[in-house]
Amino acid sequence: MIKKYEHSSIEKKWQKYWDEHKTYEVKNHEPGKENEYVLIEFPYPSGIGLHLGHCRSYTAIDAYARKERLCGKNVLFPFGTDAFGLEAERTAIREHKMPQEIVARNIETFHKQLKQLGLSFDWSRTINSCDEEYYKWTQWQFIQFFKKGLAEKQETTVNWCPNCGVLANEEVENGTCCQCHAETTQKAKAQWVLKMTEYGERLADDLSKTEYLDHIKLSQLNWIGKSEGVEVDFEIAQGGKFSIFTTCIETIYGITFMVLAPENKIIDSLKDKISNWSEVEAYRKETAKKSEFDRTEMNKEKTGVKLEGLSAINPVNGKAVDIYISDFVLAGYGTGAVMAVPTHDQRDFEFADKFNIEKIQVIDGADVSNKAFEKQDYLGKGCKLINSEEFTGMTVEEAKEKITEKIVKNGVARKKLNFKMRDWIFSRQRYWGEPIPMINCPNCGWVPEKEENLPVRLPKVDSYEPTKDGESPLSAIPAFVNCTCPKCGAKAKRETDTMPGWAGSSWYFLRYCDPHNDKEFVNQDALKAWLPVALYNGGNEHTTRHLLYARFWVKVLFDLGLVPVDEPFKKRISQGLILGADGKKMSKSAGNGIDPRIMVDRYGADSLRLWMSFIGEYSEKAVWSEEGLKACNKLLNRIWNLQEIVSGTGETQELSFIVNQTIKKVFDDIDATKFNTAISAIMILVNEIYRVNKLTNDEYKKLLIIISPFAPHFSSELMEIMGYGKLEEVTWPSVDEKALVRNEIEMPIQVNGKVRGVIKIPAEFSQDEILNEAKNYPEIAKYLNGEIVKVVFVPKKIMNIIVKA
RNA sequence: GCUGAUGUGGCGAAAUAGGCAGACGCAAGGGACUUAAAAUCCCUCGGGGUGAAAACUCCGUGCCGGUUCAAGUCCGGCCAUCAGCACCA
Repeated sequence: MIKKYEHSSIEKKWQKYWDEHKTYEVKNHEPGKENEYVLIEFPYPSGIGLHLGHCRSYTAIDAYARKERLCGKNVLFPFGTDAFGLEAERTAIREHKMPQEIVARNIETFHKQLKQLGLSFDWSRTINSCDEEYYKWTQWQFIQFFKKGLAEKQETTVNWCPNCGVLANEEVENGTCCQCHAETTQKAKAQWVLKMTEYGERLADDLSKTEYLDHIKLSQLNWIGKSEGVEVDFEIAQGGKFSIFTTCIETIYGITFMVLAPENKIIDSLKDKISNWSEVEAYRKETAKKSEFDRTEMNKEKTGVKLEGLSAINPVNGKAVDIYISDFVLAGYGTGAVMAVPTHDQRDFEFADKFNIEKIQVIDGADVSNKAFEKQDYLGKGCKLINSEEFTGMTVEEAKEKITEKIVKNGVARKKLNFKMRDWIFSRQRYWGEPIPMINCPNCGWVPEKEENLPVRLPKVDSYEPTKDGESPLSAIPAFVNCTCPKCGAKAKRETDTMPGWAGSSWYFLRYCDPHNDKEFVNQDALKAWLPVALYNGGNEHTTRHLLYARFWVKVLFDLGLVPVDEPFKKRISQGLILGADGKKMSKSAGNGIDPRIMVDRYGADSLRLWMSFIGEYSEKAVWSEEGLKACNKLLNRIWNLQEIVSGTGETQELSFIVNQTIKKVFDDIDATKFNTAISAIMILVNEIYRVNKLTNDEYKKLLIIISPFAPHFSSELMEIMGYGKLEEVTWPSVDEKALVRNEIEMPIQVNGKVRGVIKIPAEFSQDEILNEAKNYPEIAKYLNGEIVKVVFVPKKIMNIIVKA
């Protein structure tokens, strides 16, 4: 009589064993083994601890890592926490504690809970972005960025949240703060920026070097928003000039007015020549007050003011047109000025209607009296130009080239790339972040702190709440602010802004390669051993924030010769959300949340691990069901109970094919992150074993190995009971290709496209032999009354007989 | 508005390269075991029609059309849901 499957004691036993034996610690070099880096985003350690979403991604990626190890790879699978940032600070303020305390407490909870899931992390490499030994190197890298000219303090308009201060564009959602959802406004402020736009083209183009999921690539491309066009200079008849950016140079003869962004500085220099200045000034003030949201709201009526007394000269035909300012032109994109062609741009069309401006059609092929004939409708359709002097009659594509050629030659234009993506605003007026290691000297300007003095420590303070005036809380600490210039020794002031939450997460995956190095940020040999990351899993919400920042960061380090690769992640995948049993997002208020710890208590970590993989396609959302978890527990019990029938060695003839087929399928599916079908294949095998009711020790061992990535405690225990050795000493079972070759196959036979029967035939049967055999099956033969006009035969798949009555 | 994804039984879902649609699992129904329940094991399970039954037959992957011997899969046009972007010149 066998023992009952008791998940609780088994799981505790093996977790202790793995901990004590440091089973999953990994060296940078292991003779005879190929290295592979498997990575999952390091989480923010929230006080609530693990939720089901963590369970899904962590256990699935753990299964992948475990399978790779079984296949003989030396696998780096590390864990860390990202504890700097607004979320931690806000929790601390709410609980009236120091962020340091909260973070230490939460990390401990996280580690404990993760170990209860049996995850095979290398715990010796654990890092934490708010540790001094870590952020010292974040600061050091910032200094390298500064020296390279990629970090700069700029006076810019920034997104301003009344609670959180400065936000990057990536942190603003629909005009609200992505953290606290307060409405954001625009504010002028001096900020550190990292010049990410200089890398725009490479960030866009190098996506082709990666194997990210298509929708991830697309989102990134969309965000980067690369567009190719022409920058053209326009003389102002009354003196001065300005430039515009356009992607539709073919419409240049259709210009009937020009529009400047209200913030455009050129307007100030033309003040004397503008006769309605007070009106202009009023409009500019009104625009400045508007939040980003108001300003970008769609379908809003166009507004603007004409700059009376000014006109711009179209360089292709010398035509003078009026100049307007309007808030639909954004100061931060292109040159902050546009040429307006109301016949071929809908915004210009609406503006022209409002201000009664003439419209000249320059591309033939549609009626423009009610709406504009826009580029998405005319490009690639062979449309021809009209009203365009010597370019009339050319196709749009031809004209694009020729017009550009002409005006570039005349020195009034140049080809240009533009990006929707902006530079990365890198300052936050917050306490809980890495201090920016810069010093402002009255003689030398901005000077980096000496590298040997790093880290610039975040001072321990009593009060760290954000200030009312929006300045960093650090600015109120004279001992922190006052310092001497590292260059000339003069009295100087330290920068009091801190880095954004995204700083530490932009390079943590590099540090895992060499986490305890106190001489350099990471040793080059360690980086070469592991990079690039083979598989990187993380949330969809990071596609345009963290993922873009990390790619940028690594490209800069690559250019500095500090990392061996210019793309850090080969493959990127994302897990789908786990919804509550009611199909809604799990939340406290909906009361549909599931505590994974309770599920682990009830059914065991192995059952939960299986269910998180079996619940559905990994990247799709899935609906929680405890019944499904029970089914996975049942599978483990069924496998456990197989002990009773196991006997002998070698292979069971009836099982030979399916055992080998399953080994292959589970391997392929885990490789392709199709965990759900891997588990269903195992279920099919187990069902078949029950049907045959025979199993050898060799086969049982293979079954335990292939399910071990999903149920590692369970497999370890059974391997021990059966005397099969330790899990970490075995390898993935090899597939006996001979067993997969079948002598006899089943072939569906169609008559006129409908399946009429399935016949058993030797695999090597020819088309004629199969046709003759099929005629012996009455259920098929009865449809063959008539002339056989055609036979379609796909070897080993199907035969279709076409009969004419 | 633009871009992308998705749409398959009562439910979660499978279907490598156009080749037996619904694997696997849940729920449901029936049976075995049991004093009983739980657990376990076995069977049935897309819809309509004919039939006592076995069986036979037609329909069926959001809708309409096309290509093909053959379409969940490819093409064209719609509809719905979700997500991202949102005056980007």
